[in-house]
Amino acid sequence: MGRPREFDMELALSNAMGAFWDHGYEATSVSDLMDAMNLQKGSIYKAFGDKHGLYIASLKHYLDQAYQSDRDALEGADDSKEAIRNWLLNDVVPCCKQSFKRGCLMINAISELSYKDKDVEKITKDHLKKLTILLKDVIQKGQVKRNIRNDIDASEIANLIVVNLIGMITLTKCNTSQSEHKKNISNLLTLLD
Amino acid sequence: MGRPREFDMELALSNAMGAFWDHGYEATSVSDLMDAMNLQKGSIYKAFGDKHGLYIASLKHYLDQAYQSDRDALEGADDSKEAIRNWLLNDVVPCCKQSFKRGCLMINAISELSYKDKDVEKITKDHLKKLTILLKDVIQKGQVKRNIRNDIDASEIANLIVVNLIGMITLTKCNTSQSEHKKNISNLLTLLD
DNA sequence: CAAGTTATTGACCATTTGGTCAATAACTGA
DNA sequence: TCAGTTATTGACCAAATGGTCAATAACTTG
Repeated sequence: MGRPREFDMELALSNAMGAFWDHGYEATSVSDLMDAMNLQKGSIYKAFGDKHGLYIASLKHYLDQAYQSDRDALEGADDSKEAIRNWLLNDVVPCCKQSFKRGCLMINAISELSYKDKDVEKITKDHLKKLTILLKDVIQKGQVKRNIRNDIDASEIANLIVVNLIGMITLTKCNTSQSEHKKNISNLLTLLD
Repeated sequence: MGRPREFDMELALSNAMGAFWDHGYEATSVSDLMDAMNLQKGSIYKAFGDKHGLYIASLKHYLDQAYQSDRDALEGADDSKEAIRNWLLNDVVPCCKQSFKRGCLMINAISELSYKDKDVEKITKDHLKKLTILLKDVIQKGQVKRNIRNDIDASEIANLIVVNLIGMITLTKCNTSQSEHKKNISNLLTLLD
């Protein structure tokens, strides 16, 4: 019923996500979004309400993809420590390689918005919780196999790893070297022996 | 010679710093700055050139203070590990307590600007380097006293700690609990035994 | 006091901001 | 074919943006 939407929702969202990822929330103007999404202003406002609504939709879109990829990397892993190592490397190394160091949209969202935007706070906290559980499960398996030290709770090791990941990806934005982060990851895992 | 400046430079800078700290670079308008600094637009532009110049000056102001406080906490410490613990706690806990979770101005600068602003990139990288050296020296002392494991280079442990600090303070912004971070710090230090 | 220099003030500016809306177009079901 | 519904377009808007500048004020030096 009614005139059908002409644009591809997923593509539009993906383009909006790219713009916010590159420049942050405040520094991305509605006209930047029109360019990125290849859409007229009215269409954007009709579909997403306002700039904030579009941001939230973009962030959710990002996190859906991220979670799937995290689960693929961590769930059902054979060698826990190697799974974590590869997962960390796959998250951090690409950030170093981008010519434009945009980092991670979720971490950018935390830094720029979560302290003053309840929606962003909730979304990012929820995602972090889910991610931590994913990690906790792999770590627990590693502990059972005596592959990871078990004098510290699995969920606390998971927290430590998340904190490290956030720190590394943040550092990525001031052009820190890939090799530095690789060293860091390997050291972190050594600490877990 | 010429008409003397009427306002206190340090106070003005401190007020500008507070505004940028609270809202970030983009989200702080020049009129916000006028309010915070209690200065007319013209005076600000005469003294600092433009908004960017003022931001850079504020960031430097912040880092000067930060470095002094870091040095006080770490240099000449007796018990390396306890010095690091207290230094971490003193950095992270206050961030949890603020009702307005503004985090750390330098980390905010890295996240919002360093990837597209060469000045900010240089300033933040330089500061991180200095901080890492400070840490490396304390760690080295701890290693000599067999207080800290020495199978990993002191400077790499220093990197790890910096990464952790950045991660924790970033997380602070989405309202993570103080106790979580305290646990995290204590776990991190356990890993260094 | 006069000349030179610098600081303060606030009016002013073009541009951009996020957002609205009436007109029109494209579809569905009766 | 007509009524109802929803999407697209782009002109339009008030408000805010970062920034400039001429007038004036406050100081120093000769």
